[in-house]
Amino acid sequence: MTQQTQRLAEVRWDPRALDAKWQARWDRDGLYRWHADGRGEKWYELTMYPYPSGDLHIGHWYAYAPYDAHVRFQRMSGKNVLAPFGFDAFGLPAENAAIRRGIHPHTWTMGNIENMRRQIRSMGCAFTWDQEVVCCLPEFYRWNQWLFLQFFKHGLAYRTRAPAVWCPSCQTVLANEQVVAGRCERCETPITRREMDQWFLRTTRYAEQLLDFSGLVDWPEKILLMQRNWIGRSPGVEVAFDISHLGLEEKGLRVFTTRVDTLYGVTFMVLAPEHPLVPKLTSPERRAAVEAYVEEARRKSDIERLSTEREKTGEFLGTYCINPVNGERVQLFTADYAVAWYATGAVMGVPAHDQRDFDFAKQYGLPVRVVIAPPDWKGAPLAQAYVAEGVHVNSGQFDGMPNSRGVEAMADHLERTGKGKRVITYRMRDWLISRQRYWGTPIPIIYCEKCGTLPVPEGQLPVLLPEDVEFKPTGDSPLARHEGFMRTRCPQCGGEARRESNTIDTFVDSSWYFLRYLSPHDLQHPWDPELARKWLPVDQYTGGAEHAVMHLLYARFFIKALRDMGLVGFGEPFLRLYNQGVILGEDHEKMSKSRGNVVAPDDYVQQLGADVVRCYLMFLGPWDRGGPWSTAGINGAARWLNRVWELMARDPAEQGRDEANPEAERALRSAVHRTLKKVTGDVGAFQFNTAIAAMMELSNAMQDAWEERKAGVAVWREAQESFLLMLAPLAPHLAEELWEKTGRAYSVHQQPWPKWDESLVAAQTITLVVQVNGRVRDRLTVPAGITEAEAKEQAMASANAQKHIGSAQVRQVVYVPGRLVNVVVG
RNA sequence: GCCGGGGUGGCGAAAUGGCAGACGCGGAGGACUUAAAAUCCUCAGCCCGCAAGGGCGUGUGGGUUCAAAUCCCACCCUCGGCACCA
Repeated sequence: MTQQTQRLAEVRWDPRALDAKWQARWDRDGLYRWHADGRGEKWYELTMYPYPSGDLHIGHWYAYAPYDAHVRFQRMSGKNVLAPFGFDAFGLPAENAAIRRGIHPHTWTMGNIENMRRQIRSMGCAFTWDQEVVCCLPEFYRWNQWLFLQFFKHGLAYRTRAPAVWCPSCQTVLANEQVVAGRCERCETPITRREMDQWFLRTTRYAEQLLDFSGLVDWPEKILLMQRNWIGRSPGVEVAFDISHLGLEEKGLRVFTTRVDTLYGVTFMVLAPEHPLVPKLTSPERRAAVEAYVEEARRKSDIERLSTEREKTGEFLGTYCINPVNGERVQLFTADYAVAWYATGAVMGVPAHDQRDFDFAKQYGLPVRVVIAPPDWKGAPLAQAYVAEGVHVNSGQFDGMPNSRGVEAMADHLERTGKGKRVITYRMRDWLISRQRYWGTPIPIIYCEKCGTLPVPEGQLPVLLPEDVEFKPTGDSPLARHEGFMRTRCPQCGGEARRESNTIDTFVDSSWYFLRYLSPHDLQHPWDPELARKWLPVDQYTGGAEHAVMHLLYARFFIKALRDMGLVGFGEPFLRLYNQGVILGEDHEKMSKSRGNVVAPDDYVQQLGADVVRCYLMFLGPWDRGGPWSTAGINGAARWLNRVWELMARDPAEQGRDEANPEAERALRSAVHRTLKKVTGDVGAFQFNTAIAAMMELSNAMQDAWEERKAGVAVWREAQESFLLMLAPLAPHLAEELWEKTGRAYSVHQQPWPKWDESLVAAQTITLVVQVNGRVRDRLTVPAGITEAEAKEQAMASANAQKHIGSAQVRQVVYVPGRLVNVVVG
């Protein structure tokens, strides 16, 4: 309920007229058009394209305004910049709108794009609009299909039946990455599982390469860590437990363990309820109980199943397997604490050395056998699993060995005897890309009864989305009910065939959209190979950290795969990454409609102009941390720009004196050059808040200098000019207007970024701090070039320092050049 | 539970071994005004003091150092990620 309690300040210019004037002019003059062969080092600076939800949120402003300032700064710094923009235009909300309100997804999406394009233009961003990409247009998605076929050809796209993650609300399967804490990432509905035929991309083949971040120039450590955790590399040993006595086709039950050293401690075996061997290994007398258990597990949501608080449950299968190291019979159980999708889906139960197994063993009265002795262990039963280091006991030939060596020794032994092998297991799964929805790229596959699964011939692309479709949510793709779409001819035998009815996950679009920006309307190639050679990879990428293991991981996978297919010449899509933080509501809470704390940027832009909103967002705190919106805060930005407006428009001749005061002039120039240095470093490093603070200090200093009337016209001009150049990336409209008003040649945005003079950066006098025993007792103004001896002498002579030194013995005098003298007494 | 970021005035924050609180918001007082708004000036971490000055102060407790918001150890809170991963 944080209604706008604060009144908005008034700005001294007409914000709507000023914004419109310059936006039209820049547009007309093609100021931000991309010249692929233009002068200057190429610089591809990309911001994550938005989903066209219909309205520009303050979060979009927070993502794009600082990004734009950085882009403009790079341009002024002499780089040849590509800064494209587009729309992630396929996806569920469009289809949901169609279901709810009967608007066609295409109509809804394109209308939203038009509106958002207008809103984004109102920010005054220097995007290269000519390169715009809209994913839902056939000119884009035909290449999605083409790329899918390349993956298919290279064995990187495949179809299989698997218990896929299902969102009952979105009525589609999801990728593992789209599940957050057992819920759909998009609508927070608890997910279930469904056995379905699905298309996958073989991301796991690249697991090892995706863990190699050496090709990146500058990514946040946090994102690397999240990707590392997601991939979840785990080296261990796969061991086969003999089941040949059961007379099945399968002779062994494979388990994966990272603790092969505990192999002698196995007292039971657990199979996930969905494990394919569960039915085969169940004895007739146990069948009813086991089937009931499996059925119950199937019904439970992942949230219920994965709760670690739950008591362990399971069912005895009535059969046994044989431990390969000691020949013991081991009881087989199914229990839902084993998950089917990880490793082999079966776990060896070592209750003495794994807490989960311990809990299960307690529950079912299974034996606990210690094989790694805790220090000073006398054979007493354990109260909980012992997971630390120790020495092997009850482990045959390995007794007496420290278990750290036992891990290697047993792995060697198993490999020698052919009963096991070292393997690396990954947590990451292959990427499930088929969706049972309409508003996406149709998967270009044809099913022929005679010829099987066939790719649509490239010459027949694109497979267009039919327009006349019924959008009822049924759990299957609306395309499946469109006979005109489904019915086709087999490209091989010419007989009747059916099309694939699923569409492609929109994260495929974003895995390569940055390549399409180079030549968005090219009908011959997905991207222009010449331009790609020159312009890729992306030099700087900015966007939210929420895409750490989805978009960013998929895109890295995609590019590595394209590289291996010979389609691109680089292996990492984004060299540098910067994640902006999240803008919160005025109440410091996450913005949401239900909290009523959502800030609508349009209102502020209308009243205060784009530049005020931009500057405030950059000033409110470090960009990567985000922070709460403040109406009072934005008034501060408006007031500052008001002062700037008035100060910069002044005619230096009005106050400039004929005989200027050299010291005052030097002080003003020094302030200007110090600010140039600071702002150059800060804006380059995305530290906009401190850059603006430094500019506020400079404008304050200039105001003081004006009142003192000691600086000459030339110095004053230099100060004004430098200020406006620094202001240009931050407040582009205002800077341009003032640049014009002060008689300078259009455009401020085409000026070179100003350089500072290092000799002017250094101050002439410094404040020397005098400490006694680390406490500040005096401050002296001394020449910057003061010698150590002089500094110490003056410090000792300070009356207040003397008072604290008194008659005590001076033990040490620490001198920090240019900063302080610390007299240590006592 | 594990991993990572963060904790500094009334608020957003700055300072990454050397003057804590730059810059801004909010606040108080003053100028201008018939008045208000806007604008400008002054004050402003807390405590004692008329002042000069002094004491205390960067989540908590300890440590290293001439000197710690900053480095080290332990803990608390908070935000994010992962979580029965064998």
